[in-house]
Amino acid sequence: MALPRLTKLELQVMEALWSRGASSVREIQEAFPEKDRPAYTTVQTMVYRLEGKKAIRRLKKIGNAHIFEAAISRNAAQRRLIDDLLSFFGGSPQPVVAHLVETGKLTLDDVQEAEQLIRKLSKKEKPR
Amino acid sequence: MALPRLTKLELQVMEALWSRGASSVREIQEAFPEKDRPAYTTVQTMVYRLEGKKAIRRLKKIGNAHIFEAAISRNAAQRRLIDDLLSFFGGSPQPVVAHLVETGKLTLDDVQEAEQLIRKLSKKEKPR
DNA sequence: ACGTTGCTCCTACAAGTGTAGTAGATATCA
DNA sequence: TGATATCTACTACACTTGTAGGAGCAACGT
Repeated sequence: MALPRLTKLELQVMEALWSRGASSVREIQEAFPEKDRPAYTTVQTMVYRLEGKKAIRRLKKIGNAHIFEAAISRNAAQRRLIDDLLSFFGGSPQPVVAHLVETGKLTLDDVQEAEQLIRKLSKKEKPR
Repeated sequence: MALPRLTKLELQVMEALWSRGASSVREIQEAFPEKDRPAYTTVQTMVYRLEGKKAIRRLKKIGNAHIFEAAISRNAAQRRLIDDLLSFFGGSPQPVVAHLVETGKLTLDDVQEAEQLIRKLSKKEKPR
């Protein structure tokens, strides 16, 4: 299982690790918005499960507390998420983009920026 | 619950109804690729659950078989799917598009087509 | 009218997910 | 060093999702 499928809550835990770096369970818990913050042991369970999925690992121990760090990158996890979505559209991204455009979420500026990105990337890869 | 969250299998059942129109459980089941086709009762369970979620409804009865039809549109369901994904990116679509571009899934043509779509839509909406 | 086939409805169950309590080990502070 | 605060490890449990079996009724062909 190279890239495990992560659930919503698991992703929130990962997000805490990605943004604040290696942390204890307590720190991860406190990274949740005060409003609607799961119990300490709930976060702990997520951490254990993520460990089982090899998405995070124990880095060291400070006092009696374990410090965890992400073992998979935010980029990889996000790519997985997107690929899962695309599978619903037969793997084709156009319908997704079309939806974003139709619902006004993607503006002309956004698209033009994407275009620039494509041009830049193709320039970097072709010249060999 | 205006737009229920649909699972992978449920979406496949919906897809059958969207593409073939009102159908019986048997017809839905047979719409699955022969390879890896769930048991009749498995499909039936999904149909019942979708009914519970108000995503489909009984249209009529032919013989002793019920005929079901979709009660929510493919568009609405897909939009829901995309919105759920976006929520992981703070509601912003740019990271998603960037990912699609970076992994080569979105080509220059795709982007330019999206641009055309935006221009066409803005022409339709602005003139008032 | 009867058997065979097909459909409905109900029930079951394992894996995954969200949520959290408890017991016991460990630090820390006075 | 004893009390208090913290952590860990384990356990529990309800709900969701995928998967399907069984009992019984209905329809169709002969």
